[in-house]
Amino acid sequence: MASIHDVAKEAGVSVATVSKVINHYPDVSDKTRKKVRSAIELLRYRPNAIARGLVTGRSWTVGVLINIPFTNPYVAELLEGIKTALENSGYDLMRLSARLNDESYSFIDHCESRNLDGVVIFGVERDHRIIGELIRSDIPTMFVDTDVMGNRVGNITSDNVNGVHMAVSHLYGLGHRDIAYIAGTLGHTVAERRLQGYKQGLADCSIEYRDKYLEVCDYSFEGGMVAMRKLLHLQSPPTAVVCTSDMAAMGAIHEIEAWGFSVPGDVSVVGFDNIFEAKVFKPSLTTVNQNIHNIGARSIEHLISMIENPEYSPPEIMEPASLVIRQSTGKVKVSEDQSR
Amino acid sequence: MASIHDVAKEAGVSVATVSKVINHYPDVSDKTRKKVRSAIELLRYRPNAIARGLVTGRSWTVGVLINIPFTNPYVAELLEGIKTALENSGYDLMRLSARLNDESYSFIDHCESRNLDGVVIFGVERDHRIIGELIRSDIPTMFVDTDVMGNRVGNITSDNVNGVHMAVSHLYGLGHRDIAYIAGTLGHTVAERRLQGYKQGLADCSIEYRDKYLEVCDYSFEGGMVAMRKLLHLQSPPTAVVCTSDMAAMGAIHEIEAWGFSVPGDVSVVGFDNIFEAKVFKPSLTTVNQNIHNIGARSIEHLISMIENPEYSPPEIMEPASLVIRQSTGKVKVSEDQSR
DNA sequence: CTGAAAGCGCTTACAG
DNA sequence: CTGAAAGCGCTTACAG
Repeated sequence: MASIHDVAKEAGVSVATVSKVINHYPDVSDKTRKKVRSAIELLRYRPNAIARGLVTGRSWTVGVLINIPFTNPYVAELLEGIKTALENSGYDLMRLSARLNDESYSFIDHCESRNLDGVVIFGVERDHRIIGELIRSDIPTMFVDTDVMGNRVGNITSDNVNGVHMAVSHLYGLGHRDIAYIAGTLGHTVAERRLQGYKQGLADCSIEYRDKYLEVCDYSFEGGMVAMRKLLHLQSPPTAVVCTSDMAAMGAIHEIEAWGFSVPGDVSVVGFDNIFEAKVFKPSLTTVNQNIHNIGARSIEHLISMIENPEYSPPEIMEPASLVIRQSTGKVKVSEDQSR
Repeated sequence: MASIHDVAKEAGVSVATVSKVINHYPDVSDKTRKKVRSAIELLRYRPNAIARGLVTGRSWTVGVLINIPFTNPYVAELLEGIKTALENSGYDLMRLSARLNDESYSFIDHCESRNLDGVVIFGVERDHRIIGELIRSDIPTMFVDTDVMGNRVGNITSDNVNGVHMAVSHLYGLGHRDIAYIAGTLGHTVAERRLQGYKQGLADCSIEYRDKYLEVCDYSFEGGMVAMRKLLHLQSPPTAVVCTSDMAAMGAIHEIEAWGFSVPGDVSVVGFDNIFEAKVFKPSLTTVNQNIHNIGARSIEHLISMIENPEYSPPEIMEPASLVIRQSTGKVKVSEDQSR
C-alpha cells in the first residue's frame, strides 16, 4: 500500500504537510490541500493505523475480556450491544486471549502492548488480581456486572437486588412460602447481589431463610438441572424456585418434568435475564428482564467518553430490572397434608 | 512502560542485543543473555506489539468479519470455536466494524491499515464486491460457508447438500410426500446448496418439485413463523417441512401450534444446525447436525497455517453433516380424504 | 503556510 | 558475540 512518502512525492510536498491535511489541520493553503487530496485519491492512500498509533499512543481499538463462553445467550447479547455502539465510532473491537490462570501473565501488559485505548471486562471474579491491576492502571475500563470503581474505572449492571426481590414477592403473592433459590457461582458481584435480593425478599415476606433452599450453579442449563435435582431430593421440596439465569431455569424445569412433576402445577420457576429463549421455551418463563443489549451499548458509550475526555468521571450505572410474568409460575398447590 | 532502551541501559548492552535475546537469537553469549533477562525481569519489560508489528509487518492479530448478529446461536458457537483455537496461539482476535454498504469503504484498506495477519469472513453475500477484493489481495483469508477459493483464500463449510438430502429422505421414509422447504436468503452459498439438497432429495424420492412449497426466510424464529404461515395458507398445505435453520424450525413449529395443529401429529418439521436449543425445545427438534464449533476452530487453524507458511495451499473443507432424529418428525397422518 | 528533523519502540542487515 | 545505523509509517514541535 502507498505510504505517506509516496503521497508527498506525488503531490510535491513534504510528508509533514500530507500529515496535516490528513489530520485536518487548518494551516494548509487550499491549493496545497487540493494537490494532496488528489494524490491521496490517485494512490488510494490510507494512513497506517499501526504507525499512527505508535506515535499518538491511540490505537482506536477497545479491548474486551469476556471470561464466559460466547454461546451463553447473555454474552452474545452483550456483545451485540457492544458491537452496535462501536459501529461508526471509528473504533474496532479486540477480544483478548487472556491467560488468566497463568501467574506470569499480566493483563495490563497485554493491553499496553496492544496500545488499547480502553477495555470492557465481564465475568472475572471479584477478587482476581487483574481487577486490582486495572484499578491502579490508567487504562479506561468499564466493568459489566462487577462493582468496581476507580480513577479511570466505571461499571454498569442491572438492579440485581430488586430483580430477585420482585421474583420472590411475585411468588409470595401466589401463595408460595417454600421458595428456593438457585444462585450463580458466588464470588461474582451479580451472584452476591441476587442472593441478597432473595434474602431481602424473604425477609420482607416474613419468610425465614433456610440454607437447604439455597443451591449454587454455573448459570447453565446443566447447572440448573443438577441444582434442581438436589432440591427435589429434599424431605420437603420447595413449591417454587427462583433461578439466577434463564438457562438454569430451563434446566430446572427440565429436571422437574423428568421427575414427573409439572411446571407450574407442582413447582413454579422464575428465571433471570429474559433471553430470547425464555419466550419460546415451554412453559414460557416468568423471568426478570435485563436490558442486556443496552448494557453492552452503554458500557461502550461511557468507555469512549472516558477515552476521549480524561476529565470524564467514570460512571456507576444501575439499569432497572423488571419482572415479566409468563407461564412458569402459578398459584401454589394446596397440598393434601397441611404439614406447614 | 519500560522500553527496549531502558532494558538496554539497565543491562549495559545495546538495544540490538536486547532484541536478540527477546527473539531467541542463538548468537548471544550466556552471560549477556542473563544480564538482559534480569533487566527485563527487573523492569517488567514487555515488547510493544505495535512497534514490533510496524517493522515486521506481523500484528499477531486475525480479523473477523461477521455480518450476522452475535445473538444468532450459530454465530455464537462459531465464535466460540474460533476463540478456542486462538487460545495460546499468541494471536488476538479483532472484530472489524466494516461499513459494507458504504461505497467508499474498502475492507482491504481496513485490514492493511490494521496490519491484520489474516481474516475469517462469514455471512457476506456471494457477490459482494469485497469478496473479489479479498481474492485479489494477498491477505490470508478463510471463508466460512461461502465457496470462494483463491491464491490465499480457502473456505470451510458443512456438507449442506447432503444434510438437507438426508432430511428429505427421512421424511420420505415416514411416508411424507408433500414436503415443503423453508430456505435461507438466496444469494448466500449455504442457502443455494441446501436448496439444491432439497431438490435432489425430492428427485431421488421421485417427488415432483413444486414452487409453492418453497419459502424463503432470514434464518430467524420470526422468519420461520412468517414462512410457515404462508405454507399453511396453501390450498393443500405440506405434511412436512424442512427448515434452513433450527431457529426457523422453532418459529415454524410455533406457528403450526398457533393454528391449532400439532407437531409432529399434523406436520413434521426438520431443522438445520443442531444448536443447543434444538434439544431443549418442545418438541425437541429432528435436525441436521453441523459441527459448528469445529468449523470455527478449524478455520483458524488453517488460517494460521496460511499466515505462517506462504506455501501452504488454501484448503477447501467440507465437514460431514448428520441427521439427528428427535421428536419433531413422525409418520405422515393418513388423511380422511385421500385426495392425493 | 511549509518543511527538516526528531522520535514513537521496535528489528534487521551489516561491520567489526 | 556485539553494536551502530537505517528504517517501518507516521506525528509533532520548531524554525523559517
